[in-house]
Amino acid sequence: MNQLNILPPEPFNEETFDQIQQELVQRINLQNSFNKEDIRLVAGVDLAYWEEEGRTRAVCCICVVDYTTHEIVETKSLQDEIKVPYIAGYLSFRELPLILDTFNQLENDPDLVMFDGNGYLHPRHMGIATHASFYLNKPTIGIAKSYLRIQDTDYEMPASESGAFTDIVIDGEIYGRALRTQQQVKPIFVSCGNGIDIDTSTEVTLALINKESRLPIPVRQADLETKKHRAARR
DNA sequence: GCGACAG
DNA sequence: ATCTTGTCGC
Repeated sequence: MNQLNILPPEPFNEETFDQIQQELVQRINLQNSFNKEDIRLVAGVDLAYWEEEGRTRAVCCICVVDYTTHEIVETKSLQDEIKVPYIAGYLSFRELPLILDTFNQLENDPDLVMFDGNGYLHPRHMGIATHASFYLNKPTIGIAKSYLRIQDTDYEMPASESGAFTDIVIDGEIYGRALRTQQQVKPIFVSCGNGIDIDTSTEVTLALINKESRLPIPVRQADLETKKHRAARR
């Protein structure tokens, strides 16, 4: 039902996708729409896929974590068939319908949402974290495990200590950061989703890191949950 | 034809 | 994202 609001009429192609995003990109807010002291619950979102009877299915898991104690407050999962193909640069159209339906199942109201993928660090500043924010009406952060090269711009490797980062600057603008969350472990790519600035995005991400992973706890937890559900699917 | 390509 | 063997490390 949410898909009717997020997806353009078929057939799906880059032109119709672009038309929707060009409207939203003008509304991006790269400043905090909240007070840092008020952050209590942070949600992490991830999906896992598989093939079933020639169809692509996926499960979306959202984990809500207490920002200060890191306790897992809630986990919700929902699965469905995925009909939108993956097109690099248009990930949000493929994953948002299921994400929005899953989000509506939450009993808690997170203050912030973290995504597995980019936000502002995107050729059109419309990575999934940014795009999703307009439907969730929540500040969002993009967390990508690999680098999406934009305009032939490579990133500078940050120093090997945890907390070290390098800005990814294109045309004098900070698109995102390569952030080292664990010493001697490859960096992750953090960017603003919407309603948050890059320094706060970095700060929140680092505050949710533990020894178990280079990914912040909400996203890591959602990733684990998603694979658990796929293994037990049916 | 070849390389790129978040998830 | 998923597939997939071995291998190194706690």
